[in-house]
Amino acid sequence: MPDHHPPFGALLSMMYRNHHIYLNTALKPYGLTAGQFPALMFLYHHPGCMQEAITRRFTIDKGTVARAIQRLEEEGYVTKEADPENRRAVQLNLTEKALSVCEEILAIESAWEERLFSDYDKRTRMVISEQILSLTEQSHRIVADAREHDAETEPEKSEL
Amino acid sequence: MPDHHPPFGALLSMMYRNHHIYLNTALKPYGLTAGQFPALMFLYHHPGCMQEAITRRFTIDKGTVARAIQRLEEEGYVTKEADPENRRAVQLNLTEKALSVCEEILAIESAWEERLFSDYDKRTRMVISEQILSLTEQSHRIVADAREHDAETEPEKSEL
DNA sequence: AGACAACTGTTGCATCTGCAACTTTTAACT
DNA sequence: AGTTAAAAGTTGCAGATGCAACAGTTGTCT
Repeated sequence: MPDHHPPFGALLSMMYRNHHIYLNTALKPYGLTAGQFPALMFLYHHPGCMQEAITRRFTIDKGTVARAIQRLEEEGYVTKEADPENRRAVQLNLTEKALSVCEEILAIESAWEERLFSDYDKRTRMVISEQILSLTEQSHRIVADAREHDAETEPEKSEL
Repeated sequence: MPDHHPPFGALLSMMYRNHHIYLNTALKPYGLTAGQFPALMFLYHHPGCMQEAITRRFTIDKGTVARAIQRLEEEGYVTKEADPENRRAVQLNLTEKALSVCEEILAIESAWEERLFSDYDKRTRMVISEQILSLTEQSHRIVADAREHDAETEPEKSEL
């Protein structure tokens, strides 16, 4: 059996998909999906923020965020209110319905981490988390560089 | 600033998405996408295999694999041939076109890993990879358990 | 042989995601 | 002020993914 591990990127995508599946099944009773989860969690800790904050925090495309918020609003978990200071922006807030279940939903994510790291002691857990954080930041840089490089390579506004 | 790191699951999804973006931009010149990448790599190392092998290896849904292979076939990277031994199965093989670019494409993924881990020495790299592998396996178990639990909870074939 | 289960793929449907184009509003600069 | 650039969101489009239902093939068991 020659071919060892899958490469890092493959492991990453497997774990990501597993997490996704886990969240979807655990959130189904709430009428929520994995895509709405990060926004919900962020709003719990940052009430009144705008969508752009979520975009920035999770480096998710703003279009994706817009639609996640739409769904959350439709489901009655979030309210959108025009920001009087900045009429481009929207102030997002959780509804009572959301607040009443947020703790349970946080527990879902905690349970995931708890079980994922159950083989490791607290110290190792910290080390791994730090490394993953640092790798994630590095992955941001790689993408940013690639975009810059792209911009350099084809600066022509041609193709009309 | 109270809120520390994003949770592990969030980091995971960020890194996953960054990898995805990286692959998509790097593969665009070949007319390939990130979704086709794992299948292509697997076929390079396992010519003649069937789709189920890819499904098993990456724990990807078989429908997803079917469509990735379809696209690869349409683009002329893969041939499908009925397996005479097992008429349910298909033997997948790379075309000349695929073989002529596979090394370059492998290099794309290597470059990603190289840059991602550029801050770490070889030993640390190994340790991290091992840990990620082990966490990935654990994530499989969690999902498997959740599914079993689901099956227990609602065994009734009701709802007609 | 005949019935039933398991295996291999395919397809419809829904969601997640990114990209690009567009609108509206605000900021900046001459 | 007037033009231009940037910010915040929305939407169309395409691809990735999972799930469930389905079809055809093979295996098993009586």
